[in-house]
Amino acid sequence: MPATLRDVAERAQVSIRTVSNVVSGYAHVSDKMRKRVLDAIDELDYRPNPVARTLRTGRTGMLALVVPEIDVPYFSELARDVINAAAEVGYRVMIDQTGHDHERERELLTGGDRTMLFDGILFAPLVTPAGAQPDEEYSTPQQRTAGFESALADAGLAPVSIEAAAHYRRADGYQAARALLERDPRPDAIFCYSDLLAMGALRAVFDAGLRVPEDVAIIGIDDIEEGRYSRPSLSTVSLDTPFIAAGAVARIAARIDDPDAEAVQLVAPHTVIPRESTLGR
Amino acid sequence: MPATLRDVAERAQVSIRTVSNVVSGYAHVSDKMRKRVLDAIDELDYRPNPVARTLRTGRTGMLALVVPEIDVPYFSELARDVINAAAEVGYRVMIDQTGHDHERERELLTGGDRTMLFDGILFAPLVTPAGAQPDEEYSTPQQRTAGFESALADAGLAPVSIEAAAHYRRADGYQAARALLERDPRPDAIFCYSDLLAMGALRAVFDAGLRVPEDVAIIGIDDIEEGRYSRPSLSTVSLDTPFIAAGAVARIAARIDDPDAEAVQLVAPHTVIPRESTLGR
DNA sequence: ATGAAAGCGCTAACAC
DNA sequence: GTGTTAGCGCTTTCAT
Repeated sequence: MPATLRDVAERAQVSIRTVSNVVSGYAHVSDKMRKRVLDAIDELDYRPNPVARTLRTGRTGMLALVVPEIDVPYFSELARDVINAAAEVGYRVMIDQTGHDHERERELLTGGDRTMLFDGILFAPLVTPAGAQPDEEYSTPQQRTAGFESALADAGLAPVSIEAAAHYRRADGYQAARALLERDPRPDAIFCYSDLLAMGALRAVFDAGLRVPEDVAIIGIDDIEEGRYSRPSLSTVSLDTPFIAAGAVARIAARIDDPDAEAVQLVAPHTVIPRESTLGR
Repeated sequence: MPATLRDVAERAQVSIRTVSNVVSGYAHVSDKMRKRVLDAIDELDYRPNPVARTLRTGRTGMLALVVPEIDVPYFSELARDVINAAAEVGYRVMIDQTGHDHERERELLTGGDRTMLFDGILFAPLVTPAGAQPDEEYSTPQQRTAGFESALADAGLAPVSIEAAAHYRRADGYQAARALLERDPRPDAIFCYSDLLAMGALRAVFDAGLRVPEDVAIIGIDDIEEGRYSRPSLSTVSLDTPFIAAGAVARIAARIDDPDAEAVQLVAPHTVIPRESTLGR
């Protein structure tokens, strides 16, 4: 049986209120009282019950981070940064995996099962604008396609048709790249919407008996650690995930404190990082 | 303002008790009553407050999963499986990163800050027997060393001295492999205690101008997805993480329900998977 | 089968 | 500066 506030109060011969004040670092408490309380806390090994506190205050101190799959490197690296950023400002993070289930995402957003557990929900969708982002144009693949096409145009290159990957894992990149390599003419380069797809594409090119970058150059997006060690190392567009994580956490913390805080759109720093997979191109 | 049990009771013209019974799927409730309650719940969009429920029952329905770093593939793959296995039996999972901080691990184990939040804690230490496992012999590296040495002996090969990696990431494998390659005589093969170390070692061998497996063969442990796509693909010892996850969750669920349930030691299925990185050896 | 009421541990409004 | 107390939303014992 863990000690309660009441136990501490009795032991220290003070009121429950005073103990609460000390514990919460609140208000004005005389040094004498504070010491008495602190000693009692120590002796009883008292620890505040976060559940009771939550029931009272309405704050759980928890954020949910919604990702498709935690074992996709981009998301696990992001999760690492989010957990750290949240810890900095006193929040803990629970990870929700939606898999490929759009319905699950919408449900989480519209209240779902135990929303009350969280003070806020952080969404990191990849393929799913339908839930969080009613406006399709803001979806990740849409934006990347737009950027790709405008860059092609700027370079005076003909637009090419895109090969859609089924999902976003290595196997999907592998399949899509295979299809691409069978085209006539065969592409000189493959731009993948994520590094993980690129890792699959790399392997597909080798399995087809071709070389990267000599026969086919490859570039991805995300700058996951895996791409720095692959052979060839993967050229990519680096996204500043610590920035994204810290920014998202700061914003949601602000909106929790003030529900009327205005929405903000942030653009994360990003740079092209040329590596071996596009060398000489 | 979300609706409470009381709101539903009023609306349905029944007692709070009856509503609770219906919500918890409990006891005997007449069909007439049940329908009335269900309708009211629907109209008010009532959802049970998990925090209040927890305060009453002492159960949070949450498990903590403690890992060194979530963005290490073995741990993110394990986390995926643990989250799924836990969901199956009605638990949610919170991920705690300890980094390289042994103190943090011990603290979590001995009560730490908000232990009461969790019904149970799942520990997945890699380098840290000190916290969870007072008996050094059970630590992962110790066991792997023992297995390695006994296998060498069985094969009639001379024992070799080991190169300790600083931690467990690619960069650490890279460094350790570099040191190994400078030895005289140079090793014919490198056995890495994890696939991630092996990924770094692979790259180190290439950067030294050597070939895998022709000059140096490499094998890891874990069977992370990355190793199935690397070039060469990585030979490894596959661990059944879904088995581990399901087993751990089942055990902890059992001990939550019955604190006197005996401790159990499980050995997860594991198989050597030969791939390109040891081909012909 | 249903109702009334106590109380989980805490915070904060209200007294003094 | 400190004490008293109501009540957060729920489960559950005790009546009926």
